[in-house]
Amino acid sequence: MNRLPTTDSAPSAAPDRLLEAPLAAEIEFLTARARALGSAKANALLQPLDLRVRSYAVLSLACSGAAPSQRELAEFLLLDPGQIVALLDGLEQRGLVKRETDPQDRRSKVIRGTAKGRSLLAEAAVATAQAEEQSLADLTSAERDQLRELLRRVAFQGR
Amino acid sequence: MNRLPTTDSAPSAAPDRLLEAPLAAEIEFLTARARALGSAKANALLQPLDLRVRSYAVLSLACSGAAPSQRELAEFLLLDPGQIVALLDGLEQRGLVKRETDPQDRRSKVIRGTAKGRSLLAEAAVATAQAEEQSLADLTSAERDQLRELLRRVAFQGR
DNA sequence: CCTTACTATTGAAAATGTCAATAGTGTCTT
DNA sequence: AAGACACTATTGACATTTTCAATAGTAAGG
Repeated sequence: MNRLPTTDSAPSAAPDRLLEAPLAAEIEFLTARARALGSAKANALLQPLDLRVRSYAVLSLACSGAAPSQRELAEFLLLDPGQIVALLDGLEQRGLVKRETDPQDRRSKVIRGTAKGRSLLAEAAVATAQAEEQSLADLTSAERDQLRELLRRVAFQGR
Repeated sequence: MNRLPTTDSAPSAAPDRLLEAPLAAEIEFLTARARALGSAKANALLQPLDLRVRSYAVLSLACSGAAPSQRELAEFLLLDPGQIVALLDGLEQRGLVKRETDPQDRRSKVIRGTAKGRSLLAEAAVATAQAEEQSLADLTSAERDQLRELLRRVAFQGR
């Protein structure tokens, strides 16, 4: 397993060389990479439940008691309203959420999780917690809180 | 602008209600949202240069002096090798990078930025710095360093 | 009533992500 | 040296995600 270069000084340790590149110091890039790793892991753990991070997020909000409208879901998740329609079509067909026309504003529909939806969400929450645990394995509890707070201020700038 | 409810207690302040939902405390979700906002902003500022965050990242690594192979690019950016091919096809056609067969391993190709590529990268770096500045406007310099370091440890777990 | 704005919905197009197969090259074993 | 096996870039197919424009129904204001 000897990897020491015999002749010159250049380290051949392959991939870590790029960690010195300026890109590796850009928060935008690090965020994208962290997210790619995280959602890949979460998707893998959610697969047995036939959910993805997307549908999990919608289900979670639907079951939160906040009873959001579709427009609110779109805004909060930064998704196109049309994507919300598609996601809800899937969840509603499986009996996990229901759409109710808002009596206050008949244009709007209020989304609520069903009992079945809440039941599945409980399982899904375990899966995502596991995924988060794996993704953040190197961070202490205090560091996770720090990270959460910093990200919250970036993700919800102005609120 | 009076929004006070006349009859009951429920606050109608529309979108912030969802901030109380459990999902809003999940680091995975916050990361995804921060990244969506950030790359949207970056893409907008890169558009005049005919770049996107994707091609910018490749160009940046190509011009870093690290002379990465395509496999290394794929691994570092968490992209499929095929996506790297497509990105490089575009950049190479514009004369921004060049592929050189690695004499040490003729399977592999080493990617380097051209003078033109470095010149465009200089402009692009300004754009992305602006985007980052806007995205992180609420954070102090010390907080940005904290965030960068925490994200680095999540994004490069084990290194 | 009429204009204007908003909500959910649909459909199309672009970008991104995932996967399998292949030709050329390196490496290791025998 | 030959053959088996692994790795690199490339291609093509396909699913998912993203972005955008158009529409029907509803609300709100003059």
